[in-house]
Amino acid sequence: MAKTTTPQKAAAVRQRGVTMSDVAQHAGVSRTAVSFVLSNRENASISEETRTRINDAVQALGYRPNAGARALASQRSDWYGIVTEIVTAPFAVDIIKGAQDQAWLDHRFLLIAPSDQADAVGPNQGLEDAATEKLLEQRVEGLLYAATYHRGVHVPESAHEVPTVLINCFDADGKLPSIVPDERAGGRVAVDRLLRAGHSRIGVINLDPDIPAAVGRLEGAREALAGAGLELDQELVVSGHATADGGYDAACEILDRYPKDQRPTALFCLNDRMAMGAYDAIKERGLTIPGDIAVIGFDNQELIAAYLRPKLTTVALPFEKMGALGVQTLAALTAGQPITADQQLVDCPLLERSSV
Amino acid sequence: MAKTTTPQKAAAVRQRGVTMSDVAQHAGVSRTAVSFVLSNRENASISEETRTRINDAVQALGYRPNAGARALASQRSDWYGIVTEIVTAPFAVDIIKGAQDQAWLDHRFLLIAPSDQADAVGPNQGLEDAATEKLLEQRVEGLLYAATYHRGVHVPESAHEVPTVLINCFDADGKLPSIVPDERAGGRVAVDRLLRAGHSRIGVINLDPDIPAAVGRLEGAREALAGAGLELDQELVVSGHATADGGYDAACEILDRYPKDQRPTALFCLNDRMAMGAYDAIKERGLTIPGDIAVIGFDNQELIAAYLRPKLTTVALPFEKMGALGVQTLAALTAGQPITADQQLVDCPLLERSSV
DNA sequence: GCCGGTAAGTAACGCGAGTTACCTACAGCA
DNA sequence: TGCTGTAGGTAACTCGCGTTACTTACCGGC
Repeated sequence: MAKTTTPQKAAAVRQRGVTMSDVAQHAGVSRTAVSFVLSNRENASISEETRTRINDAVQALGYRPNAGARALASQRSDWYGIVTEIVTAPFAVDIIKGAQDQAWLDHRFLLIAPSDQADAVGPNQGLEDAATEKLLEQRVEGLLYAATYHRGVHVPESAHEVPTVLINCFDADGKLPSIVPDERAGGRVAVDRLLRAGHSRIGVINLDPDIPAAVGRLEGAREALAGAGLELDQELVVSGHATADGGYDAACEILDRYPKDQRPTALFCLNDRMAMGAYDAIKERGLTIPGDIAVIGFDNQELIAAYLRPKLTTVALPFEKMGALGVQTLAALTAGQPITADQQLVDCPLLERSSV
Repeated sequence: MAKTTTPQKAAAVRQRGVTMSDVAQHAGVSRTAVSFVLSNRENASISEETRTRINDAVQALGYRPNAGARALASQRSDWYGIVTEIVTAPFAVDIIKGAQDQAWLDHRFLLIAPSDQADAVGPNQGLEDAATEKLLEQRVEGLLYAATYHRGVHVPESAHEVPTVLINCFDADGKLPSIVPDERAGGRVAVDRLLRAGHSRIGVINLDPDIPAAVGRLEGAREALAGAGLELDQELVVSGHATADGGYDAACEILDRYPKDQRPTALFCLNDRMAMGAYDAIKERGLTIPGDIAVIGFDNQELIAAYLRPKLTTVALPFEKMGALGVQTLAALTAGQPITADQQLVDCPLLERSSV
């Protein structure tokens, strides 16, 4: 650390731009030799002595490779691009984290480009196109598209020029590979947990019934109940707006509808925000969680789930893992693996806290 | 849109890499002419006719400039780099959004590099150094450092090679310009709001008293009280862990300590998570918000503030604005403005909701 | 004493653009 | 007729680096 601040380096730094030629000159060798040493070429014959001389020169001058020039010469570019609305609506930020960490491990750089529109379907794809175009100008080797919530999307035409993977969304045209949460298994896990706790009369606070998350999770719930010889009582499924208020309203409806002995003893809330509202409805009625009513959520929105009192047991959306998997898939594709449109499902793990 | 999918383009797309030379050939001119037209050179004399011929060729071939080559030749790079722990701990994600939007407006690309350590002070700066180094390899024209919470940091040596601006943190060595929230004004605004609502006995749920946020906000509270001829009663200031549980404990302490008629009628919670806990404490005691006790928070963590019931009135940290301002400041610096170490304070606006 | 082989290294070309210096044709003018 | 100026362009160099083809020196074997 201290050594790197030698006078030579400081001087070099000041002049902005030490090149390989400078290093070569300093070491008294050709630029080619420097290139060979720095790229660790295997079948290059460079004596151990000149090798160290070159490395010393690199240190002394504070040489830093020029990524752009390297990309230009080698026709390859260490870069992946990700276009996403997540930065705008940071619900699924962990996708970016997972992708970036994985990219970092692979010595690749993730260029993050914003796509401002929540609804990518429709003609108004200006920004998304622009972002994709920008990334292609940087000559990214592959593209990722990430959405804040699980849905079908249309990607710009030009995305087909390089390997492309969709994360937390899928290609509405059915041509590109995608990584999505296994909503169905998640729903099963949630209801299984409630069943294991001895509940058999379970209320469900549903999302907009048409979105993939709702369809999958509910289907999973049905399967879990069937596994226990039970059936999903449609009367106990109440849809609401995907907010705390929506959850509150739905919970009130379920809780007030039945006499005490027929009231469900557990609520499966299809997202944590609705669970947050359900908490209020339950507490308002003088009921305790999980004593009188158990609650299980979905999504694992840390800020909510970990801070509610009691802390919310929930099923986590595997954002980080999906991000990492996206990059891995992309790496396989850029390495030459044929592009297929298959969808990888990622498990949604149960997070036990205190509400069941 | 439809027109861009002409057969020519499709063919060109397939072969991956239309260059200026291709365009020149297609238009029957020299590559230089193409370059002149594309860069809109003012004192280049190109007839209107060839100009359109060239533009047509660009369209027909689907030419896309190579950003790397351009950067190499022009010795300038449209890129800024931001190194941040925000991706890891997405509290202040809006900083990235603000910075990215602003960069986009300026036709610049923001390279986001992760810095994994929450505590940048200390010797263990491996990742941060690596991130900075990576960004400099990309030949970014300027660097931004963004922290999740307001504090002093040490940036790597090499950051001094290009213009650098700190966002939501400041240079512990006092050499770099920074953009931070005006905590003091924020504290003043919060307490002013309570005073305006008629409260004079105000409890304060404090953070770790040593961090800049706590110091500033508390100082602001003091000033607001002084403005009303009141003094801050140190007894009413209780510090706690910066979580919902911490807020709960602190609120309990304040609420239970006094007989009903001496109890504070309002709580100023120095962050929203603690306010969330305070809500529970208040409700548990059968008190209403804001009827019996008004609550005001700080930070405006949407997920909490907007979903608590009643919705939390709070003072917002201007993350997005700080991000944008950071990029603007950087633009000024790279344009040649001299680098000074001054700190720009950004206002923290009051967000009225329903808890006061 | 000559040949072949390897170790150690270098010259030179190309990647895709920006940029400078130059060149040509023609018009206008004395 | 000859000179100059300008509009309209082009050849050639450069950026920093990867890569291929080639050179040189030396060693061992027959």
